[in-house]
Amino acid sequence: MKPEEMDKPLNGNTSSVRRPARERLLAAAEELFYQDGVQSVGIDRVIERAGVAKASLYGNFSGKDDLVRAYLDARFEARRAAIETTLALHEAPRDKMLAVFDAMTEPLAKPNYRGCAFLRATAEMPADATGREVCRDARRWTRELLSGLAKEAGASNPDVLAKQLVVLYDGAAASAQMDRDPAAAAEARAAAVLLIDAACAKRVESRA
Amino acid sequence: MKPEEMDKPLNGNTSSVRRPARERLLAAAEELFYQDGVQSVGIDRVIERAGVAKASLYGNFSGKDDLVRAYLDARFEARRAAIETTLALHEAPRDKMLAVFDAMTEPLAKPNYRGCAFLRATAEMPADATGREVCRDARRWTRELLSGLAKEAGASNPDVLAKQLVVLYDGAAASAQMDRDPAAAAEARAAAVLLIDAACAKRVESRA
DNA sequence: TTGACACTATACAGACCTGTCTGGTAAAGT
DNA sequence: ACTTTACCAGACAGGTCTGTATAGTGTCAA
Repeated sequence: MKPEEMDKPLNGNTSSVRRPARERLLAAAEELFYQDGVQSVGIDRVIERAGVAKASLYGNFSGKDDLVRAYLDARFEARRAAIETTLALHEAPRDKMLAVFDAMTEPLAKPNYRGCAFLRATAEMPADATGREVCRDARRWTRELLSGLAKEAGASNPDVLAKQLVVLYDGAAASAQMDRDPAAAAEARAAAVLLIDAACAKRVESRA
Repeated sequence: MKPEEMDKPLNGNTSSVRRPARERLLAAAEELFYQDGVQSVGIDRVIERAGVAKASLYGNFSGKDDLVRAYLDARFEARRAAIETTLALHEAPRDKMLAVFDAMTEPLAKPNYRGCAFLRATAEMPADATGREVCRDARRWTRELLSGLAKEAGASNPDVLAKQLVVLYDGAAASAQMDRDPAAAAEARAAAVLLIDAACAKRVESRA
C-alpha cells in the first residue's frame, strides 16, 4: 500500500540505499497522475506518496507542469520501448504493423487500465500546457512508424492506411477505458488485419 | 463575444424575451464545459457567461455535479437526434451503419472540435462522479444501435462487428481531437465499409 | 572542524473553488 | 394592496491548490 515505507530505514550503509528524491517523485507521479488524472492529483499527494519534502520537488522540477511533462516523457519512452521490443520479434512489415496492436493487449487487460495516458492528459490539460508537446511527439512517432511499415508492405496508400491504424489504436484505448473491456485490443487487431490486407491486396494480386 | 449582453434589455414585452435562467445556464455550460473541460471551468465563469446570479444556479441545479450531468444529458440527446436524423435517410442496415459515421463528419470538421464529450468528461472526472452514468448510457446506446443493425445486415458475428465499429467511432473522435485532422471521420468510414462487408460476406456469398 | 550538499518538515501567502447567505428588483397572480 | 415567484448582485465562509520561505538533519570531503 505504501511503498515509500520500505525505503525509510537506511542505516549503516555507505551508499544511499534509498533512491534519490527525483526518482521517487517521478515514480509517484507516474502512478498517481495516470491513475487519477494530472488535474485531480495535487502536489501534496505526490510528495506524500514519494515520501519527499516539498522543497525537493521544487529543487528537481521547476513546478507541477514540469513534473507532468516528465511523467509524460517517461510514458512515451516506456511505450516506445515496449513497441520496439514487440516489433523486433517479427520480420515482415505486415507482422510488424500487427505487433503494434499486440503490444497493447497486455496493458489493456490490466485491471487499473485508465486509457491512453496522452489522450487522458490532453483531455485534462489546458490547450497551452507544456505537456501537450509530448503528446504530439508520441502521436507523430506512432503515425510515422506505421506509415513507414505501410510503405514497406507495399500498401496502395501508406499514409491513409497508417492513419486508419492510428484510429484503430486510439479507439481500442478509448473503448477499453470506457467499457473496461480488454477485448477491444483483439477487435482492433482483427480489424487491422482486414485493413492491411485490403490496402496491400493490389501488390499481392498483381504479383500473382 | 458576450452573448449574454444581447439578452439584457427586456423592456415593454409581456412575455419574457429573455430566456429563463436555466436555459442560459445550460447553454453557457455546454459551451464552456465542452470547450475548456468540466474540471477547468469554474462556476463563476459559467454564471458570468450566462449572465445569471449564483443563486439562480443553485436554485435550478443542486450543484456543479448536477450541472455537469445536465450538460452531458444535453450532449447525449443532441447526438442521438443527429444520428437518428441521418439514419432516417437510409433504408438498408448497411447504409444505416455507415450513416453513424456520416453523422460525425460535420462535427469533426468544426475548428473548435474538442473530441467526444463523453471521452473527455470521463477522462476528467473522478471515477465516482454522477455524470459518468450518462457516459455509460451514451456508449451503450451506440453499441446496441450498431449491434442491432449488424444483426439486420446479417453479420456473421454482430456483436463483434458492433464493437469494432465502436472502436472506429471512438478512434475517429480521438484522432481528430489530437491531430486536429477532420479526415479521421472519412478514414474511419472507409475502414467501416471494409469491416462491414467482410462481416457480411458469408451471407452474400452463400446467397450467390 | 568546517562547509557544501541533499534532504526533511512545516508554516505561510496568494489565488481559486464551491456553496451559502443577505438584500434588492421587477413582474405576475390574487 | 399584498404576496409570490423569479431573478440579480455581491459578500462571505471554508476548503484546496501551487509555490516560497524558514529551520533543522545527516553525510561527505577537504
